[in-house]
Amino acid sequence: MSDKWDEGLDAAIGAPRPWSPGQREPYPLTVGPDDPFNCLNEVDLFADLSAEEMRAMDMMAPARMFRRGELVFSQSQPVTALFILKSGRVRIFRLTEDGKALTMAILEPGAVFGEMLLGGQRMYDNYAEAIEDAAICQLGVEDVERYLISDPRIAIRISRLLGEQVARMEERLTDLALRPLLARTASLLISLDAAAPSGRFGQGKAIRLTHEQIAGLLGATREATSKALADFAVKGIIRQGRGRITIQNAAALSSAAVSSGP
Amino acid sequence: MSDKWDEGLDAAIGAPRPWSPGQREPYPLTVGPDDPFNCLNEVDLFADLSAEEMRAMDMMAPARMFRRGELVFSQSQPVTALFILKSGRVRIFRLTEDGKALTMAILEPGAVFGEMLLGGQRMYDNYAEAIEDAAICQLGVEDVERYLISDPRIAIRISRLLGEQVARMEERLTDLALRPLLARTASLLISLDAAAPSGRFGQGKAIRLTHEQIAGLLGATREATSKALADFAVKGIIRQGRGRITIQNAAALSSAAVSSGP
DNA sequence: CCCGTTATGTGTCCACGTTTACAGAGCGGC
DNA sequence: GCCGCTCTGTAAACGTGGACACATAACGGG
Repeated sequence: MSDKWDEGLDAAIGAPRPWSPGQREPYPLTVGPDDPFNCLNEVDLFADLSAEEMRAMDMMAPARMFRRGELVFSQSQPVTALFILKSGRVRIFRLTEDGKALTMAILEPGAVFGEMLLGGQRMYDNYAEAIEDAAICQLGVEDVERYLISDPRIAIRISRLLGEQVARMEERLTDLALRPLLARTASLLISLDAAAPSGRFGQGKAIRLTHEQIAGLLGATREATSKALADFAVKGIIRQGRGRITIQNAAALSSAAVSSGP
Repeated sequence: MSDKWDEGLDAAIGAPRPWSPGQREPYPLTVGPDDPFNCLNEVDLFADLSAEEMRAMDMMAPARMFRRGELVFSQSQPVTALFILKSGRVRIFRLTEDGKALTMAILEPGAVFGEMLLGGQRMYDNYAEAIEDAAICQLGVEDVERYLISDPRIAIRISRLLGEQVARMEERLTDLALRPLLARTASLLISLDAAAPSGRFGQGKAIRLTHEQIAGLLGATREATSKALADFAVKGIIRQGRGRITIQNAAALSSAAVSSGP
């Protein structure tokens, strides 16, 4: 089993992981005190299900804790399941042969990921890493086939989700191809801000990502990203703190997202 | 209705269209002599349907001819339908404000495109242009909702198609972000070759695209693409003719697709 | 409070690819 | 067979962003 994928993995989780911040020291793992039977409540994929049905599905989805930095899946642990992120955040990314990485998405609680392709397809070359301690429910692929795909209500929602994902990726692709880093950074900040969970007390909304993580999403280096962000910061458009960014002037950001500069 | 989108459109179809080869002189349009009731035969989306059902669907999908260079849809002619490409080829692309374009896909006969998002979503910012004279069937969005989404057999196929598309786009995204042009070109040629229709008499398989069209797919300039292709040509890996490329040494191409060069 | 670890700020070089500007080559129409 | 248009080849100057190399600053645990 020590095949080519393991090489990639070894490189990926080796000491000087170039694609990710290093791991912290391990500390005891505890499954949270939360009710194990509420994985699906916040997941809009299952919004059409009755309370009864949801309980039944929940039964099949055991939760597991992942430590910060831990891989949820990879090539050596192939994805034969669908995951539901209960708490914490997960980063989906891909690697090239030479160890460089691009982040596909950073998932917030309630997200569903893994074997999205439904019916035979694989999520090739994708890795998932917990960037915070995370609780994740896991649904076996057989259950998925039996209960999700066959259910038209859920099938429709899956189509919709995938369709939205395609649209988002098309957007990202053109941005990456044709827009300068500054504009891309501005756009990304806007959508990250929209996706960010609002602060507990009304006004505390912030993007909780490091420059390195943002760079991973942009397909750029950490240095270039830092420079772009510093640029916005000195203009008062954003405000930076270690690992958190708050937007001060959304209008200026939007205009920075389009202006390519003559 | 002469809003901002029309500006983009005007720029897009103006005389010096930077994103596309110019149009040829118009010539008389004739709907082909083909049977109007065979749009769906080759479309695997409908593979599960009985002959009876397929005939019924066909009734709802009138065919139309598009001339080379003609736009199948755009912002000023919003997509409220699903299209089925019967003959000819279509290029799906996006524009940025400043008129630069990226090609999302070049579709061969049998492809389905348009309102893929099913249920409210729009195919934002996407344009479709016939790059050859094309016959295209068109299904109204109401029919799509009524007959396609509600049919579980088709819904599943849609999910699968979308899933595959997501996987392809993820691949493309990482390639664009992290791989040099030469490697990307090699990869693209390989997949184009796989997708290309084999010649009528066994051995005539060729990629029938101009450098400009390939550049559009790569997210690169025509010049840089030409250079990369010339590079492969002098090494005997490919063979070029005006608007057609044939692969001579597939193995060498594959290795060029991975070698990033130390 | 101190110290290791992790995140951020610069700064320099240079390669890849864009931009711009032309020149030749194949094909099609007249 | 000639002419025009579309494709392709080439080459210079430029610039964004990548690679590398440190310096500094904020955490956070002991």
